[in-house]
Amino acid sequence: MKEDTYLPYPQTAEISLCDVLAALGDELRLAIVGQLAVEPLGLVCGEFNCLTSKTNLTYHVAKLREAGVVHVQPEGTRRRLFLRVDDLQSRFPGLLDSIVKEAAAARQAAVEAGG
Amino acid sequence: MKEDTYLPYPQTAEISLCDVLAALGDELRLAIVGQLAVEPLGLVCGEFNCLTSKTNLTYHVAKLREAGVVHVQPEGTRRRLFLRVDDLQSRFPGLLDSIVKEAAAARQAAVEAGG
DNA sequence: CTCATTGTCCAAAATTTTTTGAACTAATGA
DNA sequence: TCATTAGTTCAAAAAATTTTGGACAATGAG
Repeated sequence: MKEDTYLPYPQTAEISLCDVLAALGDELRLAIVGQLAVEPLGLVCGEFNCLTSKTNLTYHVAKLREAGVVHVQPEGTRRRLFLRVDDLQSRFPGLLDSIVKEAAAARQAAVEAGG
Repeated sequence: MKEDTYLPYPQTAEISLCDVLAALGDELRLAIVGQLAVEPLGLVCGEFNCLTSKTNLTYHVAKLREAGVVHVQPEGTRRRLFLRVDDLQSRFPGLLDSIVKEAAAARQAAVEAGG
């Protein structure tokens, strides 16, 4: 596992709205973003509550990273993900907020329904 | 062409964030929404500046309608589309605003670049 | 060093989405 | 009535996305 010169992600100005929307238009990835939003210290791949294989998670994380939604920081053998909150807010003001708010509401509703 | 009992679309409360994001995560559909946003009287399919076949447009319009992004009103042999601005604003406050703002900025930039 | 843990990479398989074309319906206008 | 316009439907083809599995690399613990 190389420690750098990889995990490319777009600079703030290059983030494409369409790519971001496409990246978030998937249940698994939207759930990841929902979890990340309440974790200012980021999360490591293994910490996501998602029922999928490591291989597949790698794939979805790459989608989020390539779209500019998350930043991935190698940490030993792990990968810590951070939501690019400030970058997204400056690029598309209000967008992430509204999405995260709804994601939180949805999770709350799920808990109340006894999930 | 039947005049009613078709063109089903989700009620406001049923609109899924993920479906909306997936619907907008496509260049053609995002462009349609961008155009609709500045047309309070809606637009008829033929009025979109999109280089695609009628058949394909039917397909993409259905995606937007099924996701709850647009309302489609039969008007004789035409179909007039309206952005569901209020429904989306009440369901996901701020979301559409931020998207439309960016879509407008992108079109402006395209014009200035001499498109 | 050796093992277990984390996650990557690659290629194939499975699935979904998008595009196409031909045939068709409904409304409109001459 | 007949032709034109606007859009739909269906099925097939094409393309893109997602999922899987096997082999692998790097780190950290013992």
